[in-house]
Amino acid sequence: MRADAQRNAEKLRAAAAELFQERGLKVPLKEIARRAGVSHGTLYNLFGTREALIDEVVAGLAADRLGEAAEHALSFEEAGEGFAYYAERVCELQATDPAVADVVSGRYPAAECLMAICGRAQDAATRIIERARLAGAIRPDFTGEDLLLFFGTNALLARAVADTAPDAWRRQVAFLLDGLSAETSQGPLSVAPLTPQQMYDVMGRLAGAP
Amino acid sequence: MRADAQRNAEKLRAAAAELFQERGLKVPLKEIARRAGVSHGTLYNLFGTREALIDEVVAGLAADRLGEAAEHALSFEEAGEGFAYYAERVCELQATDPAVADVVSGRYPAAECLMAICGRAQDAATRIIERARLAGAIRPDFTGEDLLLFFGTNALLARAVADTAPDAWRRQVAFLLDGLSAETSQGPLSVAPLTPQQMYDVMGRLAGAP
DNA sequence: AGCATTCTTGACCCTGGGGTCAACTTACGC
DNA sequence: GCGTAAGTTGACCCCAGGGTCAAGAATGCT
Repeated sequence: MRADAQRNAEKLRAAAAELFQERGLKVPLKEIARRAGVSHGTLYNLFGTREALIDEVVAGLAADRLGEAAEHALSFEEAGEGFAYYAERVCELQATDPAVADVVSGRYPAAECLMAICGRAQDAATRIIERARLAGAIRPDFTGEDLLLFFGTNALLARAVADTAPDAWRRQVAFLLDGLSAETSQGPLSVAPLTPQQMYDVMGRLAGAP
Repeated sequence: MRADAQRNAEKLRAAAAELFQERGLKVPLKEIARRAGVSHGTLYNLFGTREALIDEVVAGLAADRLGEAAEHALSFEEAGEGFAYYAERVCELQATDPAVADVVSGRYPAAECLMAICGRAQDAATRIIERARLAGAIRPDFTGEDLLLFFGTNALLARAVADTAPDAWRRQVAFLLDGLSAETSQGPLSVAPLTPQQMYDVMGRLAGAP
């Protein structure tokens, strides 16, 4: 790769990181190129697709943020507190960084690193929930799928309130967390959790896929 | 108004009602005209704006559905049951009828009838919540704004799952309702509910306004 | 039945996003 | 320092949706 191409790729990565974090993973690619001071043809030439760019720019960031949250959650003595920390922290990440919000609640099958990270995050979440369940801290029928769906709606809510009342999402989180304490269940749930394939479909549509 | 124009307006209203209920209030106007068997120019000529068409076609329907739900909710002996019925019923309406979903969680300032209906629905919801609160059936810090925000996210969730697992939203509703029972509150909420102006902003953005 | 008025039509414009490629420019090895 | 391979550019294409309007068609009054 020639030196100028290298430089342009770097400029594009920087611009993409900025814009993804400001406005989410759906910003127009032409706008990224504009901010990088480069023709959009160059962007297509160097990265080919949006997902390739996302994979290079966002994967590391997401891995850090989500990994840290999970690790910290598992370090709590009280499993219930760890779970509450994790749920609220992920929601907070979604609220403060649209890129993370889209990673958590989106669908990027061609972004390999990102997919790996999502898998790991999903596993961590399951462990955190399981631990809280075993400790009797949350109702036993709450699953990882339920949490992921909640994150999906939280991403949209957090973005909707961002300019108006940036903490408004916290109330919804509080209602969920307070309500999950084990004793509240009033009869069995009438619906089963979704299968992985269903989750994949649904998260795509939540994020606005065709 | 000439007889043919009258007929066309009727065909357009019928087509709009169908498409709004199938796909929500954002269907392309050209598609409505196509289904009505009429040029899209005619639609613009007869109705002018999307909101005018919505106001004529959807307002009555929404009033019926929401009014009935509220009325029935208030007829329960147990205020808490009435509240639970209302919340779940509105979510169900949203899940089964995208038009209602968009009415509840959207923003149509130029649609006068619709605005009036939304106001009345809002009032009814407040009464239902207040009644449940006075009966000690739900945590006292839950407000009408919280319920409306929940409806807003439910609209998106219900639409996302519609083709895959059409009842998946019920789990989230169950977590909320089970969790609102008065005893669960673990300390005061850290955030105040939104003001009407803020709600207006936020609902617009949730529904995907500019 | 004739004709003014009212309606309808569809071609047209605009916006904004994704994506391609021939022609130009630049870097770098020799 | 020069030729060639590598890289860049921006005009161009696509699509979908909103919206307008001159020309032509239909209605209904007299």
